[in-house]
Amino acid sequence: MNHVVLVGRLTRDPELRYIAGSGTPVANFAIAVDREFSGKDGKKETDFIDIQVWGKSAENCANYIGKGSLVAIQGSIRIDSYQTQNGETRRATRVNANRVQFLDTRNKSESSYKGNHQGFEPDFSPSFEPQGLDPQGFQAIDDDDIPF
Amino acid sequence: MNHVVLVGRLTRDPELRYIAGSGTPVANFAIAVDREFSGKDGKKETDFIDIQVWGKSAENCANYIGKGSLVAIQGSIRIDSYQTQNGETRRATRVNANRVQFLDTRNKSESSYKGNHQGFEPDFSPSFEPQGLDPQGFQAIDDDDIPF
Amino acid sequence: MNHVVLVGRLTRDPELRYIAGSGTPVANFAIAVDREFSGKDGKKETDFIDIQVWGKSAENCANYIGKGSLVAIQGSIRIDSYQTQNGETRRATRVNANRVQFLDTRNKSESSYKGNHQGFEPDFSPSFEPQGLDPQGFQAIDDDDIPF
Amino acid sequence: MNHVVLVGRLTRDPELRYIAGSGTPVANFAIAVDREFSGKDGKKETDFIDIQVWGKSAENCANYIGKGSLVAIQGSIRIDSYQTQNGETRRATRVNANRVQFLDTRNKSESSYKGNHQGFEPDFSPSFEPQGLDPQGFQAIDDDDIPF
DNA sequence: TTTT
DNA sequence: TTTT
Repeated sequence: MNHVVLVGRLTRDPELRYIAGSGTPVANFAIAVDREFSGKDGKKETDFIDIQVWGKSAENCANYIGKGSLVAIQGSIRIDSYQTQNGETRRATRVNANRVQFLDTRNKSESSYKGNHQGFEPDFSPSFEPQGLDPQGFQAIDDDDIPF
Repeated sequence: MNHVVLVGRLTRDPELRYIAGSGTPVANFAIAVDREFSGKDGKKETDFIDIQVWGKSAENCANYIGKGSLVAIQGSIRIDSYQTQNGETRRATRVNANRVQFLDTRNKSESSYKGNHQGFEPDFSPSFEPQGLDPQGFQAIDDDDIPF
Repeated sequence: MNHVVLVGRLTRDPELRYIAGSGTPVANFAIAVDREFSGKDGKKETDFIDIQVWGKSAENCANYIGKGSLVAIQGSIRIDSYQTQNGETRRATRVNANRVQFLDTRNKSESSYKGNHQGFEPDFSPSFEPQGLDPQGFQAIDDDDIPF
Repeated sequence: MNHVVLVGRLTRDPELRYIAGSGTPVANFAIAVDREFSGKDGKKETDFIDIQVWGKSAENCANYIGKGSLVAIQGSIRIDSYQTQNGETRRATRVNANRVQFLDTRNKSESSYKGNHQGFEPDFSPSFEPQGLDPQGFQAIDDDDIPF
C-alpha cells in the first residue's frame, strides 16, 4: 500500500518525452503544495514535489495544463536510483501519478492571458501553446476533442 | 492537500533524537514498500521510503517497533533542503508521519532474535533497548547538527 | 486507519447548526463526485456523498462556499445509528471532514447568479446568506433533535 | 477523486457470489475500524464499514481471509440505490475495494485455532474452512497456490 | 544502506 | 529551480 493524494499548482510546464524503444510517453513536472500549518513566524511554507506521469495521461498534461495550473494528483511514492557523472549513486524521490485531475477550468491559453491582453500577446508563453492542437488559433476547443 | 498512506516493514530500528532547545522527540527510520505491479521479468520491486515522526509518537516507535515490524503510516510528503560539507544544497524527501499504526502483534524482542542470538540475551536485543528511557541519559543533539 | 480524500462539487448550500450544550458548530452538505470509469453505455455516473464538518471549519464552509462550489475534502468514514419515528434503527454513513479546501476562486455570490438573477439582487443570493452571522440569531438545536 | 484507505478486521467471513450473466465474482464483508480518538468517557468507538470486492480479488478474499483477519483496503466510496419490498428507495453506502492487502500471516484455519485447541476442534467454525481448497485437511497451503 |  |  503506497498511496498519495496531492492538490497543488504546477511550478513549470510539463516536459513530455517518449521512451526510446517503446515510445511510451512520460511527462515530468513539479507542483507547489502549501503546508496546512506553517512555521511559528507565520510565514507560509511550501513543498515542491516532483511528479511523473505515464501514457495517455502524460500527453493530456502536456496539452492541457501548464505553469500555474491547479491539479489534484493520485499516485504513489517512487524512489529511483541513478548515477551521477562522477559515478556516485543517488536517489530521486517522485510521485508517480496514476491520475491527474485538472481543477482549473481556464485552459492553458486562457491562463496566460490573465487580464493583460492588449491587442497582441507579448507574454503569451510559447510553452503554453496547446501542443498537438491547431497552432493557428485558439478557437474554443471542441468538447469532443477534450479528453476529460 | 498532501496525504500519504503507506504499509510496509521497517528496514532498521528507529533512531530517536531530541531537538536541543525544545526537547521535542524525533524518530527516523525507513520502510520497505513492495510495489503492487512489479517489472515484466516478474521480480519484485520495492521502494525504501524515509519516515520521520515527531513527539510522543516518535517515542512510541522507538520503544515498540524495530527492524522488520509491519506498520501503517499516515502522513505527508515533506521536502527539506540541507547543505553538504562542500556547500552544495541538496533536498531530502521524507514522509512526515502523523500516525504510525503497529500491525505486528509480535514485539520487538521476538523480532530481534533471528540470528543474533548467542546463548543468552534473555529476551532483549541491544538494538531494541528502549531509547529515551536509558537511565544513562542521551546527548541532546543541537539543532545545527541535524541536516533534517 | 480510516482515510478519505474526495474532490467534488456541493449539491446544496451547507446547513450550519450549533450543538445545544456545547455550542459547537456543525455543517452538513453533500458533494457530487463523478466516477472515473463510468458504465459501459458511457453515461456519466456520480456518487452523492454526505459530508459533515465541525468547529471553525463548519463556519467557514457556511460562509464561503455554496451549491456548485468545488472542494477537496480530507476526512474519515463515520457510521452513525439513529432511530426512525417508528422505532426502527438505521445507519447513516457520512464523511467526517477534517479539512475542506476551497478550489473555486469564484465566491458564493457569483455562483448563485446562474439563472436566478432577475434584475437586482446586487451580489447576494438568499441561499448564500452567511449563516451563523445572521443578526437575528439561530435556534440552538437540542442534541436530541439531531439524529446524527 | 474518490479515495479511501482503511485498516481493520473483518466482522464476518466474506460472502462470495457470482453475477448472473457475466459470472463476475463479488465478495461482501464488513470491517471494524477503531476510531483514533474516542468519546470523552474513554470508551473505544468503532465504525463498521461495508466492503465490496470484485473479480479475482473477491475470490482471494473468500479463500484466504475470514472473520477476524486484519486487512488494509484501498478503494472508493460508492453509493447504490435499491428498492425495499414496500417500494421505498434507499441508499447503501459501501467501500468498493480496488485492493485488499492481507496483513495477517496466519491463514484462516490457523486463526480459528487461537490457543484453545485441545485435541478436538469445538470452535472451529465451518465458515473458516478454506473454500475452493481441499476440505480434507489443513496441510500447509503450498506457496505457489497463494496469490500473494 | 535496506524489510518479509 | 519554483506555484497562487
